[in-house]
Amino acid sequence: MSRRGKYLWFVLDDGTAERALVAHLGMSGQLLLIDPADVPERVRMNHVRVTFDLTGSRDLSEARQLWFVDQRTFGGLFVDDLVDDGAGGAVPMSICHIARDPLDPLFDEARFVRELRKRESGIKRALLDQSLISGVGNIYADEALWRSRLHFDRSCSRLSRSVVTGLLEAVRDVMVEALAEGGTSFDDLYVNVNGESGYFDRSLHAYGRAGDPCDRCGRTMVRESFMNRSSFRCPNCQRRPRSLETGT
DNA sequence: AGTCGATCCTGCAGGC
DNA sequence: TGCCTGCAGGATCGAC
Repeated sequence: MSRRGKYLWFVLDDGTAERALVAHLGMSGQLLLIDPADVPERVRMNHVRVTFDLTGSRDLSEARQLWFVDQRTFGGLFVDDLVDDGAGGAVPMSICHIARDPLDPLFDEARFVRELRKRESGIKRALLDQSLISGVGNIYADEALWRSRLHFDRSCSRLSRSVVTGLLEAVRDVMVEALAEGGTSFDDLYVNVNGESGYFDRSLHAYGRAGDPCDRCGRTMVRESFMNRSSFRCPNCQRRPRSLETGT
């Protein structure tokens, strides 16, 4: 199995290895290893979209299956042609625009810093742009911004090289810590392939903490609407950029 | 070309 | 009790 950002794929063994089965979990998608004779109670059958027989066995008591389960159907499965990724590997054609994630040894840090600083948009929009950097979603973006003391609407083009580098380091720290704790689970929708929850939600400093004191300075954290979703920040540590302030 | 807001979906929580 | 509204958010699309 291979991965690029939030996409993962299985090369189809048809003798040519030119095509892959690509999956994206979206918001609520799950890939689960299931014994069909013993389906966990939490799996809602009306959310089961695709099942794969992994053994080929006709004996259901021995069968292990890979299930693609998705409540909100933001995820998906599709077959795609593989193309050269420019580094001796292959990547599905439809996701070749997705950048590598910052933990990937081949992540091009210089390119990320250069391209980000050309953007006229706010910094959080850039962090969520998978063609610049992949693997960062709303939660990890908020966490990295909190650690870097940056407001989500700070203009990319006005950030110094060192600030961007520091932010990238914060993104990496968040990802490494989240992985070590098994990811972020709020409920049964967020589990690994064996149905197990992660514990990173207990380590969040920003996301979902509106009304709570900032872990750094004690000021009350706030929630704001951003890109039709939520942004959480400390109004003291992560000041609104002057150019966006109203009034004086 | 770059930027931005709207949109898709379902289940659940909260208000009245 | 039950209806209604808002919210969760990755990625894409059309508008400007």
